[in-house]
Amino acid sequence: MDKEHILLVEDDEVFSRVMTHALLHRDYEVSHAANEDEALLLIKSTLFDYAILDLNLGGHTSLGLIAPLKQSNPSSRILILTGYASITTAVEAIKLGADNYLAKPADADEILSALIADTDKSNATAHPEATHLEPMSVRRLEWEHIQKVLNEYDGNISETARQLKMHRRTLQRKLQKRPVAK
Amino acid sequence: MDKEHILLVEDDEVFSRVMTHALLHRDYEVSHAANEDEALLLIKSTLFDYAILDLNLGGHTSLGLIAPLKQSNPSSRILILTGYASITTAVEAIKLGADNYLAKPADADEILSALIADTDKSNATAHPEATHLEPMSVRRLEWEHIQKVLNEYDGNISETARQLKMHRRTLQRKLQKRPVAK
DNA sequence: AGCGGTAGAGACAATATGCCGCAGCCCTTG
DNA sequence: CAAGGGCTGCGGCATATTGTCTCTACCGCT
Repeated sequence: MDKEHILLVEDDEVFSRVMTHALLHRDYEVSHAANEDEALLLIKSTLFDYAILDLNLGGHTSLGLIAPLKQSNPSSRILILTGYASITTAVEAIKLGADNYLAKPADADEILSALIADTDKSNATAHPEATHLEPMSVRRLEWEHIQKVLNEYDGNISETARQLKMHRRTLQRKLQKRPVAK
Repeated sequence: MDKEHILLVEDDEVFSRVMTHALLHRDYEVSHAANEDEALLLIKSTLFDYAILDLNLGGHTSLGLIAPLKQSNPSSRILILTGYASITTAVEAIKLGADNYLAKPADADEILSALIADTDKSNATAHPEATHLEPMSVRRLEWEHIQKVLNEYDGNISETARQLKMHRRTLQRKLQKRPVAK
């Protein structure tokens, strides 16, 4: 049978490259778009089984892509991914038809399982346990997130600490420690 | 015309009393239930226009009430209210058919407007609102992640602690605290 | 009844964090 | 040039959070 086709809409260079490789490696076919217009073109020409949308693309959100995707293929599954997660946007995304919503940082396995998993617990029958992966530890998650934000602010520790709402001294101390193994 | 009828499902004595009064004062008819069974009885005998459900009722969640409510009156609007808000539970609630999701503390006006608010999708497209661009604090991220994993393991605290590689006692203590505002 | 898993909570030591202050460095600006 | 103003690294100390261990209790199963 054909490979399943995933649409990845993400404006972060590094992340989209890594993610694309991870998906290809898992034997999916991947199309990538860096903005809404590119995405719309792809949606017109191709039928996608899945879509991974970064919520904020430069100026606006990717929520406008949900309708076209569902229209093109009503059985496609859509995952909204964002580094700026909030309950409000999550609620909005789901109402608009997204199938799941995930906060970054998340690794490829998490993303994939959020995309594919049947999150509807009401019919929680015998689940094929094959997809049971272990979640990131809180330490690891914290480390990843700190690195990401730090990078976003060009290594400025003071600014990063403010954004993270933690004390600069605390961030400084955390950074002196080693990255967490797992 | 008749007063609109609201079902309030809430196990906190004080809060439900205050809320009931606030709603009555705004000229709604209010029925109150402190647990799932009471609520189901009321749903069988009455048609509700609105429902305000506290997510955590003692041991269980109130999500099981969504289906009966919608069945009884498909055009009713359902608001999920919780003191332990997280993206995971919000996504789940909306998928199950809730119309909105709100974190406590919230005053009567907030609750009411979340309940009756017109979630018109047309304004979602033009919606600039992308100004909410600050990364999550590490605390908030941690809370969200914990909720997600906990949900994945059906609320099993011991197992979640193991997966998260944190001490069960620590997780236990974290869960007793309130989620971080932002 | 006994076993194994889970949950809640007390107690106390080991760590981590918040919050001070200080000094050194680069900028920009008057 | 001197005076801010922001950033960094770090010492010290009070307070908060964890890790650990221990007990009790509540299932569900055999």
